[in-house]
Amino acid sequence: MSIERPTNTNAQLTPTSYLVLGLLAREGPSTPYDLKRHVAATIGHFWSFPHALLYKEPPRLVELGLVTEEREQDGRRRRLFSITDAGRQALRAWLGRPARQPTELRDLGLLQLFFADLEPTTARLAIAGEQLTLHRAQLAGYEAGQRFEDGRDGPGAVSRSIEHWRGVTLRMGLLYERAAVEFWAGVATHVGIADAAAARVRAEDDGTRIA
Amino acid sequence: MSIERPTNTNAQLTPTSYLVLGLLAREGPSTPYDLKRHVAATIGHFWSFPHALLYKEPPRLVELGLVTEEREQDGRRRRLFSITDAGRQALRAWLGRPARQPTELRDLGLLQLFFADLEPTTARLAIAGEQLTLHRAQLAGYEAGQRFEDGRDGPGAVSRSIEHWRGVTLRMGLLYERAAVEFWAGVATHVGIADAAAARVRAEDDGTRIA
DNA sequence: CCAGACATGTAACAGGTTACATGATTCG
DNA sequence: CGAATCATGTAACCTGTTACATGTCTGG
Repeated sequence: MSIERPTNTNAQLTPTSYLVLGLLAREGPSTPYDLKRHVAATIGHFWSFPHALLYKEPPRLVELGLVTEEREQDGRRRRLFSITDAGRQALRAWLGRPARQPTELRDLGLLQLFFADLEPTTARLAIAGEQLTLHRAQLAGYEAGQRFEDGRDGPGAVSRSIEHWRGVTLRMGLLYERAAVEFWAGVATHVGIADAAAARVRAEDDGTRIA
Repeated sequence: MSIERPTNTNAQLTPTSYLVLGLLAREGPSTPYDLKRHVAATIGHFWSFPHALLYKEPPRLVELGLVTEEREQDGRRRRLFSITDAGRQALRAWLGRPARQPTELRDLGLLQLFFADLEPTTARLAIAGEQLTLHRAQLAGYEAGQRFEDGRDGPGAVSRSIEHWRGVTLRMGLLYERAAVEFWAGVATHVGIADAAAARVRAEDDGTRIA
């Protein structure tokens, strides 16, 4: 309608935006630090959102009118953000459009493995070993969380919705880490086998050729 | 030693850098399009590298002295990039330092699920259904690839190293997609069950309360 | 020979990352 | 009471994304 385009209305909402909107919608007015804590307890386990982001995103949303800011008056002067009706609307609209993008699985270990066949066996074993250790530790963490969840009764100090998050996090985390452990264990043994086979060949050939 | 710092020597190498270095190391001199093709066939399945990146990264590496550029003389004037010794060295150094960062698993569907409990059951079912469809399709793709790999003899048109990539891609892809399908199937049935239970409660209570 | 797909590239913008900095609490 | 950790924030830089643009081949 109007000739002058409203300054920021055309900006796209990123996953980060929806994360913040969603948290504000369910946890109520929050400081960036609150957001950080909630993220760390749940989705932060497999999708990292550095804290600086969670301090920067809310002001962006304020400009779009999806969030309001309020500053404490006393010493701390912390910023407290709340979702607006427009924000709720944007969130619901997004939830009504199931995402189609495939999962991004960004794994440096995998990238290293891709190129590791240029390297000596020891390097490949080191990579696989490191990844195995990492993923086993993660898996153990999720399993501990699982046991903790199982062995307890009523809701604790956290809100019901956060419990839901935790449940989702645990299940997905468990399944993924199991897959990862299986994968890397396979890699390790394959490399090991190849190594043993190569050693055998070297021994048999007695230096005739380099396998 | 010298007082003036060499312009770019301090720049960090990103995963993208190592991807390019690795590809140039094993596939030899390549055009950005070659890189794009290789990526699409392998790691691109779960870590997207938009083609613009693969056109932009090599020149960056040229400035660092890790890569050299050569332009075709005839009509096309394509840019052909090759890795230098310094580049190879950087790559090997990186491969010698197994990565410790945990996997980033960025999944919009998961993010939506996290907030979907604010929404009516239908919305949650829609999300779970969409994700199930998506992941089943991916899984089918990997399984087809697997069958293809199994049922054939010698090396085809692609290089041996690319076959190695394909193998890694297939195995990790299969394992991850299986986990994802299991996860989303679970979500769908849980939501379905909750839905059925809620319906039952509503029927029994006969409108006394809204469950 | 036209249309569509494949191939090749560039530029602007903005979101995300890294680094810096410092005020409050808690614990020993 | 000092040290370590928690909490809070800002700013610059730069990568990655998005959008635009056009050239070249292939098949019908």
